[in-house]
Amino acid sequence: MSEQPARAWRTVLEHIESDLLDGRLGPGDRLPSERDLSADLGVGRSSVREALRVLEVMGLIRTATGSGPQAGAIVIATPTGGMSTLLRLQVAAQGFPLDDVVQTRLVIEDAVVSALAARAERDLTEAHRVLHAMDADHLAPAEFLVLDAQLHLALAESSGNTVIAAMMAGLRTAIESYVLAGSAAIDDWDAMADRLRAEHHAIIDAIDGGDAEAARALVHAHITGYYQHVLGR
Amino acid sequence: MSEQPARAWRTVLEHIESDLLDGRLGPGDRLPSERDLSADLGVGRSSVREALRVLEVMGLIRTATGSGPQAGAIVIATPTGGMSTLLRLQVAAQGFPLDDVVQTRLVIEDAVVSALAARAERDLTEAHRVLHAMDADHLAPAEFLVLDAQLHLALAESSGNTVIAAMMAGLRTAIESYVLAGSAAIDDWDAMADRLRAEHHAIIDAIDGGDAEAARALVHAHITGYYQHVLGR
DNA sequence: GCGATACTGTGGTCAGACCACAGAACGGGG
DNA sequence: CCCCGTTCTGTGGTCTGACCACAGTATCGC
Repeated sequence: MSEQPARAWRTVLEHIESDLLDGRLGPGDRLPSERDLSADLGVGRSSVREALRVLEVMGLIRTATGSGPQAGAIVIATPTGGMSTLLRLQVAAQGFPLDDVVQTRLVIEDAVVSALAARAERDLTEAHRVLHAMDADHLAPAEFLVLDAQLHLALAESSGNTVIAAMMAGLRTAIESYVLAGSAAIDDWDAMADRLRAEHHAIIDAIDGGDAEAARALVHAHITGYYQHVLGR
Repeated sequence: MSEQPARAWRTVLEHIESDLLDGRLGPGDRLPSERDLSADLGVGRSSVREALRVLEVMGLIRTATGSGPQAGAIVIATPTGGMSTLLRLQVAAQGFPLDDVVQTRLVIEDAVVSALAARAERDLTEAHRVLHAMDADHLAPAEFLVLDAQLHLALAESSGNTVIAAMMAGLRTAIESYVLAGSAAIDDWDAMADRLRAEHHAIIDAIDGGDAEAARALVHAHITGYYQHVLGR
């Protein structure tokens, strides 16, 4: 059976995963204490902690010190954080070329806006709110880019698909530092900001108007154009 | 500044990430030994290990016991494993609804096949190889589904986008157990297998023929139809 | 009845020990 | 001189025990 040496922390991870799959654990539930898990599974507490650390970084649990119902490790299942960390680290380690990340963002963003435009009902209040906030004058690049990220993320979230939203957030995070660095090299930032504002408005207008193909083309050009400028391709 | 207590393992993680970003570490490089990292950063070895465990599960490093150049923690940056683990765990913890995963797979797969079809040059030898292997008769559902996964993954990989390929692999892994469980409920498996084979051939033919829109529609129907049947929606 | 105190259980961290492992260094026999 | 077996060294993997800070709970004294 090519039996693996079965590293201790992996048995802990698998045990918790099976508890999750079989419904013995779910969002809001509390895991046994590290010491209990250690005793129950016959492994050292340090091995339990390594497994819990993985789950924490992946966004599956949250840990808190102290006592009471809020202390300990609690299942939360917030996917965004884990996805962001994973993509950011992979880009840093050159496992993901920057171009591939941008291309993937194009694919997802195209799908998001065209799906939104084609939908009968949609709630774009958050997107409109951010859109308005970006109209403020004299925003520094860093401030503007934060709002830009919020806008695109708001669109992804209003698609209602949590996986898409998490991936959008992760992809955006992965290239954040590069975008920020690239923005410093832009000569006339105010002109660039104006152009981005106009493109944003056009995209949202197309979505509101229900024109899926126009929205897709606009967002595609928006992202492509911006990264060509910033990443200098 | 709302200074965090700065958990020790996070210090290690950030230190390694900055080494990655600044190019002091890259694929193939070897990390300092756990004991050295512990001493250099002024944290306990267990904290170092928790950080390394995270990096290992995320697919950034590989660890090996023993001595010599191949031992220790080595940067590898293989994104597929981490993405699969993340998505699988999030689905298990109900952070990602199954429907959202399938929808996301639709988005990505649509983009993959239409991009492949629209491309002037493409290498589909691997896809054709798997396609031929699936023509064997009397394949058990489990065997067939393994090949099915390989086929779709081969298409994603031939797109040349590592992020897309990793996400495809991850999405497929996340729903693997559900697909397998659902296949057991299919009455006439041979008929289903024949239908899937025919659809696969049609998709590949459309790609080879350069008909992007047809390929997109075919793969969309292929996946939608199958999951409707298996997941019973 | 109420407020201050002590207790309990939690995660967070560290130090030290031992093991298995694989390469490197060393040594002896040919 | 070369080759092969032995020993050494450094690595990750694991466990144990200890201590801390923390937060809720129980207890005690008034």
